[in-house]
Amino acid sequence: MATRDCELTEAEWEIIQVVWEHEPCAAPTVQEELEATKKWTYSTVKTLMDRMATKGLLTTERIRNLILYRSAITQKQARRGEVMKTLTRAFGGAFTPMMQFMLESHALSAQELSELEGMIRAKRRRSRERAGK
Amino acid sequence: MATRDCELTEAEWEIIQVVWEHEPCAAPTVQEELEATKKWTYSTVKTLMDRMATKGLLTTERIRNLILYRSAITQKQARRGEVMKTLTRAFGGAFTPMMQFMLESHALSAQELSELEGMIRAKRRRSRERAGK
DNA sequence: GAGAATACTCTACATCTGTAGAGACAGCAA
DNA sequence: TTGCTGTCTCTACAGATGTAGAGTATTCTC
Repeated sequence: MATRDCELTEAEWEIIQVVWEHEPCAAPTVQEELEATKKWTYSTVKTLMDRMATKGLLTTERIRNLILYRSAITQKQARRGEVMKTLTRAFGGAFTPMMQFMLESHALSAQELSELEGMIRAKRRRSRERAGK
Repeated sequence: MATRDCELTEAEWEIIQVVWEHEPCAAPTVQEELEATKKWTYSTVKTLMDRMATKGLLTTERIRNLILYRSAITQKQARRGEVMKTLTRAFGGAFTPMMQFMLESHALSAQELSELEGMIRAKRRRSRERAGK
């Protein structure tokens, strides 16, 4: 998969989040959904969504007078883009230092720590399997 | 410490990186330092730095015809801001899921995995000490 | 079929970001 | 003192981003 490195702006994140959840959906739906948090008018939401479509972040399908939007990138891709950006900018691309920084700068419960250890063990197991089969 | 949540743009990261390394330093120094990677003219660098000073990211001290810049935020603060942004935007603020995502989406050597485990153990030890003394 | 409601299109505008030229000022060498 | 050289100041501009009003087209309802 050609993990096209996508960068979303703040507003775009808000919107695509809703789209992922309601896909396929129309602009008014998204606007209503966001009304509580952001105070965006219909116009604002629509403009943002159309720009996102132009950028290839959303796809559109017109049905009579209604335009249905779908996400053109997965949550995984978007998250990856975001993480990569931080990794690159703030840690010069060094993965372990970033992990370390995160561990050090967050208070974690004993349970969370165990969870993390579990993940690492799982990861190790998986890569052993892959290598040694 | 009032960890003011700072957000740097791409260009600002480039610049502050150099400032951290050469602090205190003048704009021409920064420009020369970046010449190889970015092809920015003196004007560009100076403008960026002055904007950063206005925003409170850098401080300035004038000595005759020379202006010395210093960082007004630490690398730690900047990194924290960056990580927080990703955490908030892309993971709704959920720490463990972000860690998990990072672990899963990166190939790590056995050694790196061990390092991570080491960090977690250290972290646990530290929090136990703090709690149980 | 006319009015109300819904959804869309077009245009606009302020601010931020990246980028830089032109000209002014200061300090040193000849 | 006259330039050269280094540094600064001021101004500008295009594109991205956030925000939205005004007007138009479509559809529903009576």
